[in-house]
Amino acid sequence: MTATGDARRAPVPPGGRREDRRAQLVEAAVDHVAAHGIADLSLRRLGAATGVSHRMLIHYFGTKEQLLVEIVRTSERRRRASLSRLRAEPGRSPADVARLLWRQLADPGAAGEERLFFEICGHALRGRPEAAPVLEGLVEDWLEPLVAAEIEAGATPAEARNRARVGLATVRGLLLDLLATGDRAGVDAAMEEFLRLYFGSE
Amino acid sequence: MTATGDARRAPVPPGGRREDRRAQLVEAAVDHVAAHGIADLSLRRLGAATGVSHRMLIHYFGTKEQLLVEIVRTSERRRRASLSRLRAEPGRSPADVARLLWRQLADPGAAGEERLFFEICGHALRGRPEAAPVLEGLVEDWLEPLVAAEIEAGATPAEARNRARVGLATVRGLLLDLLATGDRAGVDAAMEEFLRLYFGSE
DNA sequence: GGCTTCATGTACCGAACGGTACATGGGGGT
DNA sequence: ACCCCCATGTACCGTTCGGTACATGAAGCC
Repeated sequence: MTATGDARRAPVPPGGRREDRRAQLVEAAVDHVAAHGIADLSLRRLGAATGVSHRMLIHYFGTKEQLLVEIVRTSERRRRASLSRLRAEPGRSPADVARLLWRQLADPGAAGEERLFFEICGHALRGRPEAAPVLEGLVEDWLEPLVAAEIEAGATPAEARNRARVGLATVRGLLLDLLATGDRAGVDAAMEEFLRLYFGSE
Repeated sequence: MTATGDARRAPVPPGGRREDRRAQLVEAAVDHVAAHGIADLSLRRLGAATGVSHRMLIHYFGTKEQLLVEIVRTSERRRRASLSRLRAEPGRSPADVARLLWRQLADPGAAGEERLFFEICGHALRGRPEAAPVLEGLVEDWLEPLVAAEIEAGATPAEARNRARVGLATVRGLLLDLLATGDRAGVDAAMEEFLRLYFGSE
């Protein structure tokens, strides 16, 4: 049976094309926003860029605000997916986890999404409700794999939490440095210096 | 002689009230933006908040874009002023400089300006020209006092630069953590942990 | 005292926006 | 074959925006 076979009485085919189309539109919207920013997004421009009329965006998302919610949520989901790559193998040393974290955040191909992350942070810090979910998991969610690696390496829970928080903060600060200056070599050198400080392997 | 006595032929009294009024308006604008954000600033709302008509903002700044330039510049100038407090005394240890840097950035009274900083960063990373000046000095300017303290403490120039870059990044990352979570105690603990790592005073 | 200059306000303009009303056309169910 | 549902488009509405035209009144200069 096809996915469209059993939709009859519900105004919205439950597992049908509508949700697919919605998901497809929001994916396109996240791409567009990662490339062009979220600050001055307009339904008309987004529609023109993705090949639909702005009317359809209203049709699928009800309101611009709800579309923004979906965009932020989807962008977050993408980040979670890359986060899950960090916590996969439990045998990793903290240094490995930190290097992995850095490598994936500093990847030039992800620069658009990282810029979007900082941009959404800026909006969230202003209390914009659609961006608020980013603040929730901003620290806790990313702390988890780092804390796990620290504890596995022998740290006490309190130590592990503080060390993980420092590591996350440093990686984020260096990421901002990288995005602002573009000085990949300089920032990489600083990251190596941090790893020496952090793990003591002089 | 008063400041208004000698303005005759120039369309703008050179040292006269016009520049004073301009400066006064831009200061009020920065305050307003630090409190309410820069993303959806409108001349009308800003005018209403500062007691002038939006017409006057155009009169003094020509265009909204130029007003934004002035706002960013003035906000930067305020940050420079607080930066200069860091590099005043040359006898400071790197730990002292780092603690001072942290204390002044994490001060709750400065939260509005710090939020504005991240917000402007987000715009600057998108290439908005009025925010671009922030990116210029984002790293270099703040590195200087840290590097100086490191060299004074005996580091080689290369070491000093890397260590300073790490310190600045960590402070910024923890600041974002603090603004997002509001967990002052937790972030302070992480900062102390970082200072232990950084300066080795176990 | 008359003239100019300038700060300031009111009223307006065109553009872009988010959102709505309505038309239309195609695909699936009976 | 008919019908209905729904995706999609076009045209429009009211609002807000940045920016402009013009009026007005006060202050300084001859």
